[in-house]
Amino acid sequence: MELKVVNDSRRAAYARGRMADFAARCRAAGLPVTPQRAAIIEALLRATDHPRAETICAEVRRRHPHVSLATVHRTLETLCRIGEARKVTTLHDSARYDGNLKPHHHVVCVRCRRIRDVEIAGLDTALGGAIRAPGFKPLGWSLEIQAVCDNCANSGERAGRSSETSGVGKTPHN
Amino acid sequence: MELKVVNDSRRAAYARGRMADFAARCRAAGLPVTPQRAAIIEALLRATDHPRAETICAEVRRRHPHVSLATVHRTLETLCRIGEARKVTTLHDSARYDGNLKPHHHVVCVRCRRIRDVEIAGLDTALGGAIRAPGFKPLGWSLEIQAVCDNCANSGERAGRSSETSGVGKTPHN
DNA sequence: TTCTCAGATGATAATTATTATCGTCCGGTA
DNA sequence: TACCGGACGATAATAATTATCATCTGAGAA
Repeated sequence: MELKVVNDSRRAAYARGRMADFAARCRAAGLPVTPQRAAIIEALLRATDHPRAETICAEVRRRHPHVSLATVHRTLETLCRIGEARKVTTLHDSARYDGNLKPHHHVVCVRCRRIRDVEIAGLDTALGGAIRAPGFKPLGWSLEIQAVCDNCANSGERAGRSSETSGVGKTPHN
Repeated sequence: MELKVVNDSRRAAYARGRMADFAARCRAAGLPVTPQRAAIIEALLRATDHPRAETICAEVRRRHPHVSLATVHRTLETLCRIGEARKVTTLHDSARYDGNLKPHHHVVCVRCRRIRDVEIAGLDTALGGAIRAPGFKPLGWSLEIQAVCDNCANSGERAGRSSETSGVGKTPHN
């Protein structure tokens, strides 16, 4: 297993490609293409540091000074919903605590947010040998598995939270 | 690689063991043992679902109705600081967004919170084959590597945020 | 091009989680 | 038993996010 920090020049080419058909992908999702949306995805694609809503808002305001922070929050969620962006971390809206000190990982139900501990034999050993990130001194890691629990799968009801789909894709990701 | 959901009976035994020397571990850390602290760690160890501060507070209040929610927050952070508990997720206090849709993972600096994308060749393939959590239908996963970036390592200054140590251990964890 | 309307936006209020403040209380040692 | 530093409870303050609502606009239809 080999770890590689993603480099910036390839990112820029990727960003150009994404911008090229952003409007088409918006319309395909049934959403009007507004200048705000274009500016926000552009700022997000230009950034290399996984910015917060407020950072993006500041960036966008350099060209569109009237844009509201609420719009940036809304738009970022929208972009996540249609698969144009991802939210890093936080399926949870509040901190969760764990008394289990043994090395383990977590399965989180994306609907009810229930969390269960899991042990994955071999993973920590494999990662421990593999993780040497240039520019970083690794301290530890955590794997979160996003899933739907049987309870939620059976009761066909959907969660009220919009973030069910916003942090998670159908394919392994993040 | 084999995934195993941690079972409850073993957890109960583990919890009893932890409670047995909690007072000693507190004093070893230089902290007085208060009834609140004991009640809070007990509630945390009894819970199987990685509760939030408010949930623990409600549980604790069944026996100690006077306990303040602020105390629960403070105490949970304290427990994390001395290594008696862990915070699940959230090295971040606000949502971070990512425009990169290609499968990848993240390295996060525990001091400055900077995030970089990393690709770990082989990991997703290995996990994709391994993850079959009973009771859950997996959708995806995310690996977060906690680290100190070179910038922060050089400038010896410590982060103001208390959570540098609260979510991360010296050994691979979570 | 103009009309029309669902949905987007901006301004602002409200909500939620968490942390800070401060006066009082108490665990643990002398 | 007295003392002291830290912990506690009550409450205010802060920070991030979401809701509300009146207005505006993108984009398809006429």
